[in-house]
Amino acid sequence: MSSLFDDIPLPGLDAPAPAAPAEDEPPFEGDGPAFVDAYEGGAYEEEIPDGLFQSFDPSEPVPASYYRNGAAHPVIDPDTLLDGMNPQQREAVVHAGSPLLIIAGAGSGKTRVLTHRIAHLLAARHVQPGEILAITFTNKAAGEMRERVEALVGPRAKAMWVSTFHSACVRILRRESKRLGFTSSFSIYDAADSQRLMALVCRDLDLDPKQFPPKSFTAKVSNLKNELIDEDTYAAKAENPMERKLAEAYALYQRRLREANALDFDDIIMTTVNLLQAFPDAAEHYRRRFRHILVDEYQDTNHAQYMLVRELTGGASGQGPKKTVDGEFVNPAEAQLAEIPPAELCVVGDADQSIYAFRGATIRNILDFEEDYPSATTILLEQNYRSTQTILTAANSVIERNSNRRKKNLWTAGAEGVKIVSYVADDEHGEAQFIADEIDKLSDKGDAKPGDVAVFYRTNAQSRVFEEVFIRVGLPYKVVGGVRFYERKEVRDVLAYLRVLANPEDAVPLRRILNVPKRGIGDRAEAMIEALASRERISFPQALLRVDEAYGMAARSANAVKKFNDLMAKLRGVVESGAGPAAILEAVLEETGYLAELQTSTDPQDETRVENLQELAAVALEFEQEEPVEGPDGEPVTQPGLPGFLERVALVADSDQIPDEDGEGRGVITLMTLHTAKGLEFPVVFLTGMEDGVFPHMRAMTNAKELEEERRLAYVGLTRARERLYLSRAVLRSAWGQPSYNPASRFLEEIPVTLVDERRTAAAAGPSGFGSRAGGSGLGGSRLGGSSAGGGSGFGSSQSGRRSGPAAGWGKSAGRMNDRPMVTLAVGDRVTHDRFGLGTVVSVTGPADDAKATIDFGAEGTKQLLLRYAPVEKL
DNA sequence: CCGATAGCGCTTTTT
DNA sequence: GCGCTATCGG
Repeated sequence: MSSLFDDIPLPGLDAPAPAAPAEDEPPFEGDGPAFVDAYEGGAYEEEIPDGLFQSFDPSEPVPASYYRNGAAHPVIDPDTLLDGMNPQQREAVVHAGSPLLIIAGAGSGKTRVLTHRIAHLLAARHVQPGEILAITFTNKAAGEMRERVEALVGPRAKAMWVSTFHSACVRILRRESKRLGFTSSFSIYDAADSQRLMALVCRDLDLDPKQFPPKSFTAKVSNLKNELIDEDTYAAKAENPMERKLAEAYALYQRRLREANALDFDDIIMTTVNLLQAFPDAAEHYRRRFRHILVDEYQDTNHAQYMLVRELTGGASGQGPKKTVDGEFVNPAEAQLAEIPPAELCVVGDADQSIYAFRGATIRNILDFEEDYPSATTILLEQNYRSTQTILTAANSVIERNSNRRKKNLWTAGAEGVKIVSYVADDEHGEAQFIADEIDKLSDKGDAKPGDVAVFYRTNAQSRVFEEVFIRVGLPYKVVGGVRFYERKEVRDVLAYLRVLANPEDAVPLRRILNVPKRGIGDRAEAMIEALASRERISFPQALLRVDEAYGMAARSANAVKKFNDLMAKLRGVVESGAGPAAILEAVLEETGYLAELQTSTDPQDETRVENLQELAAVALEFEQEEPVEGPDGEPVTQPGLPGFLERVALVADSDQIPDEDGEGRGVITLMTLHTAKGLEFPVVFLTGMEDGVFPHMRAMTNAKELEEERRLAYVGLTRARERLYLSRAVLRSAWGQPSYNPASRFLEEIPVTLVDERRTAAAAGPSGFGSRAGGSGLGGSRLGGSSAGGGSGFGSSQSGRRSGPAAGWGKSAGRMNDRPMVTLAVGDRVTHDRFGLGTVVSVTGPADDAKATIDFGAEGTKQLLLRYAPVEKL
């Protein structure tokens, strides 16, 4: 495929398309799995739709000889599953009898190991597919895994649960909903819904939004749920006023959810754990069923997910149910549980790639696995099948700076590869321009096509410049992430209608659509309904139906509400007539006038809105026409109809996909954040904005833990590159409308200079040699100040750099010639101020001789200081 | 009630 | 520099 590799033979590089599933793996060597005639899975003989086998991932070719007489059930020789694997991978595939931790470095063939392990369980250990539960974090990962397992073992794979944490739990909860006090058609609130509900709750509690911001309450409640702390437990230990208010809000929030027959994302996990703990017979059911549990990306699990895995597995060995001192079971029903041996657990992860601590993921889960499961075996996968040794060495030396880390050394049997290219631009436009030029060059030389290239950045806001420049020079690109399809206003509006139809008691979407499109039901009318609801102790949706009793409501408003009620009744009629999701959606678009409003609008944006709604309608139709898939026990994997559609939509909140390699096409450049990049790989990677304050992000720099997470993010970014890696930064960058000078990212210094080809250094960039950092032995452009050879971008009337000693901070920044020497500060520097005392520099902005610094003086507060005058001294 | 405008604040975000 | 929210005037 990529001509990039013509002179650098690496194993595994003829693997899939650039944006293909992350862990690329060595191709099958030998003839692929052969078949033996010992297939025993007769229980799963089902008819196979025509063409089923044509849709498999081409990266794992399934030779025609795979099937006996073209029959649908491949039977695998266990040994051939191990072909082409290294010793550690083999061990991971065949290991049996105790909990297994696979530490899989980036690009070490993790997915291959997982899928082959599953196939091996079936082929060699007589495990039934229905006994397998494989959990991932994303639908995409689940889909890929299922597909690849199916390619290995055939349709038997359908009986396995291969799903995300959330869909697995929803499936359990639907089945058990009755004993938990809600109906099986419960709604699922996404982050935006939760936020909305919390805002309502805070308003009801008369909380001052300045003092008790609903946003932070939402986040805190989410954290509590991730820690499995329910509202009562929290209320019992709330101490200060803030905590007590939070406890109140949490309780009311939960009450409202329950009234709305809804669960939020975090509830889905927490409630499942509660279920398994509270109902031993439910736990027994799942423990008997799932004898093999595999968890991907274990480093990203939070406490609730950790406990879920533990409950499903049956705990670590020796961790039985509670007993009294006499050895009697506290709960007799639990006696049954004790008889079930724990399931075999296999978790895969890489602590160095844990980048979601901010969402509650705790690296502890993977670090302490061996203590949690004392009989555990650990296997380390260090051989990399993705990148050149140069790239791996760079990644290794960066991640090594993290403390408390299990040592790991990625290596490849492949080539050294070309050097990493570094580039220092004057500003962010220059950076984007360089990247565009470089892609052009690679393209002309035939070294890479746009589809091979990815541009990574720390924050979404950084994508704009690249878009501007790429549009100007005519490079095809696609931005991944940002505002997602299901987060778009029009999509959410229309889905809100569907949700109300599916669950009339769900107040959050109901209030959303009450006046959308505009129909004369304003805040005042809404408040009246709310008052009625609390007066009569009924829910908001019920109050709405009794508008006539709303005291003091203007006749006009009341009429509007009645018309709305009629509208909803009519739509409900459509639902009751047995129409499918697509037809219901169409009725909503028509009857509400939503579509008409968009179509008659002159706003050009509304055109794309209409397209998005058409897209949504297409999704609904597709869902409707899907064949129902049934699990082995006859329960449907997805429920049909409107509730099923809504569940799908709630749990698959990402339809923006990474661009596919479209046949012979040259593909498009992929732009995305570093977080989104996790799990992907590209022949050519540009890591941009390599500046302290940008990456690592300003907010993460003062905290050692967060800084380590940023470093892991850097590690993730570096290891996405197969062949060519570029690191770029801008001396001057405008953020939030304000220009600011940023020093080189500390991560740059952590890469050995010998690996780097410095295409343009700080000395050549910007006004007079900005950017070398203290101790800059790395590639941070450690040349001396020097004249602005590259022609600085012409501000600051560029004096030559008067560097203040070896630790130059953000380079020169002496004020005008005659001014007293101005202190040069870098983010993170410690300073003293004549009046405020000790402080830490949070940020530095503004043009060279007019620079402002934000300094955190602790108890004295955070001050903005004009450095020209400020009586500060660097320590 | 609705549209316009001022003001604030602002990483990352698998579900 | 932008997008969401709160507030005001019509």
